[in-house]
Amino acid sequence: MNELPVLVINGPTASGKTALAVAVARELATDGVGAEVVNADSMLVYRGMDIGTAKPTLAERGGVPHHLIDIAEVTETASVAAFQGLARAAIADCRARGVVPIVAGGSALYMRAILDEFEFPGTDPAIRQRLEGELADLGSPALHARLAAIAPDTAAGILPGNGRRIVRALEVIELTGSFRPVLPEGNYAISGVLQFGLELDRAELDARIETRVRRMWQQGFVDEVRGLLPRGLREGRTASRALGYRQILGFLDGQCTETDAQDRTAAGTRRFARKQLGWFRRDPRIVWLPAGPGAADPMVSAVRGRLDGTPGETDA
RNA sequence: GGCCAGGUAGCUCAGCUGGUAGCAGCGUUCGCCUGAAAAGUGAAAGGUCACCGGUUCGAUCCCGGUCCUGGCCA
Repeated sequence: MNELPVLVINGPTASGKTALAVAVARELATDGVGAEVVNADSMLVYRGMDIGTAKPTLAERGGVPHHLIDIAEVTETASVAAFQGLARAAIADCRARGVVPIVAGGSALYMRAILDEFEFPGTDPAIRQRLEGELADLGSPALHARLAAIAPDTAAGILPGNGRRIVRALEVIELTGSFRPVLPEGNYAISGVLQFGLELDRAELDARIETRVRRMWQQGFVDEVRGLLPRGLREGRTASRALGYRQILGFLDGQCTETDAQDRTAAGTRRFARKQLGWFRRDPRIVWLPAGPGAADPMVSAVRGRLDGTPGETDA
């Protein structure tokens, strides 16, 4: 059976995922194969966060439909679990319509949650809030000690300084009685996945990040952030922490100069790119291609191979 | 030209009038990660202490000289 494949593009920020996704979609269109992009980036979901997230403009999307962009207000807290459901639904919807979904984005955990067997226990805002209050009052070592008392094995896997994970563990235990957070081995939860990764030289990646950040400033990044203040950016739990936005908020609060904010944004983005690479590098299912327009060809032929029923060159 | 303050990790610096330096910040590298993930966290690697000579059992720290940097006075 020629099941529609799911094309996945991984890669660090500024590696050209977005442009590549559109290029591949348009190339497939010449075969009469429809393709649409499913975003897997945690920050592109926010309406109004355009410049700083390098969100593709309508022109850049080149007529290719994009899913899961601009679906939330900056005051809403992003969540992997919620995104997982939305993305899987979008993928299923594409395939149901005979369209190849191209999942592109740099949020590695989101990507894993979408593609792999990955189930999230529930959450309870009240419990969460209470535990976070205790974290603030007592400090993470105290909560870690409490966790160790009720669930030694779970506590052993979490460092005492990591308040976030400790709170979540306590929350889930309170909710369900136990919690064993272990990243999945890597079993696809959906069929037909073809994963690609864009690789490029570190120095070049850093240079791209540098120019990209500078361009964001030229395009009015600071004004974008100012404009989001009345919409509640500061109160947005996740949105206010986005790279660049957080630094600019600090500048607007007088904590640093605008130049500092820009430098810190670039530095933070570099660090982020390295974290992303760490995630991708550990996934052996990713087929690596040199970043650039040339990366489109192998991806397109892999899809053609699947559609023809002939073995694609990526089935390794 | 004179005076003063400096030259210690890739960068910014710390270093009790001598026993071959700091759990320092930033950066770099590597790792962890299940409802905030552009988040949160841990670890490691980096130094001929400007150069030459002297004093001393021993000098980053004391003395002399050289070079360089910043400031002040001419």
